[in-house]
Amino acid sequence: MKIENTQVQMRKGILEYCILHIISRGEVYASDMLEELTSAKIMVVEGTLYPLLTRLRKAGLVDYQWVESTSGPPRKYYTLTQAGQDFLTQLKTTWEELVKSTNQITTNNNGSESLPTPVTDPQKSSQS
Amino acid sequence: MKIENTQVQMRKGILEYCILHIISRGEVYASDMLEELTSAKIMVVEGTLYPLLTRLRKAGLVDYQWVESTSGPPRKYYTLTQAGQDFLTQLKTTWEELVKSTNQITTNNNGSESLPTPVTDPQKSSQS
DNA sequence: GCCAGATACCTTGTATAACAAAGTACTATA
DNA sequence: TATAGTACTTTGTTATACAAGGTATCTGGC
Repeated sequence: MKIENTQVQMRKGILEYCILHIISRGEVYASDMLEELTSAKIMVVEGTLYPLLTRLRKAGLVDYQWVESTSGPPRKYYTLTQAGQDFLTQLKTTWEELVKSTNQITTNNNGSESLPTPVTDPQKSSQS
Repeated sequence: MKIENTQVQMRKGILEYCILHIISRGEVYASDMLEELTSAKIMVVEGTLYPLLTRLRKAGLVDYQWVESTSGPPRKYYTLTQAGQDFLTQLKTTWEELVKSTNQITTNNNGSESLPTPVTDPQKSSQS
């Protein structure tokens, strides 16, 4: 079990949340998003981002318009739909609760209270 | 696109982290873990937990011993191996950085600084 | 006009993991 | 010896990240 797999898993759900948030702040195209995510140390590559944007659009959460560029091919500038804004609001709640739940688990260092842990079961001389 | 999918994605990587943490605090068996995760409002079901525990064991991160119960069939009590402790330490760092990165993205509300957003490209009268 | 390089977007195949649902095995009790 | 409860297991489905390779557009040098 490579730790990278788990790290990827951790990133997974967060990615969608972050991307919707970035789009919510103003029109951006894919390279803008990649740049912002990279500068926040969230690793993403094109092969992940483009299919994700396609999924979001098919789901009606984002929309885009082609805009010509002065330095290359045209770009897809994305915006959030109303459904996308609602979705983002829900995701915000989900994320915050998840952080809270995780903190609850990982800062709980007792465990002697409700955990019986009868390691060797001394009550019965368990011989066959 | 159902929001449940995204919520599941968010849970994914965190689950492994939480379970390793629970095991690190003392010997527990599957139902103990389910109970603790549920009380922290992290939804998990048997069909997720058992395969995950099997994966962790195959990877050498956890170990278990059968312990007889006075009220039913024997139970597998899990412990963390040294590799598991090291892994948990790394996951802690990964998780904390991810929370930080996500906060950086989702609390950044300007966007007018480094985002050009030339929505309609006024520089060229782009007529064919 | 033509070609090389850069930019931007897209597609295919593979691997991983959560989950639902159904199944197996062991124990106690009536 | 049934029945119910507890604990662990397995199979099939679906979703998604990612690597790698592909297509299309634009600019600038010749």
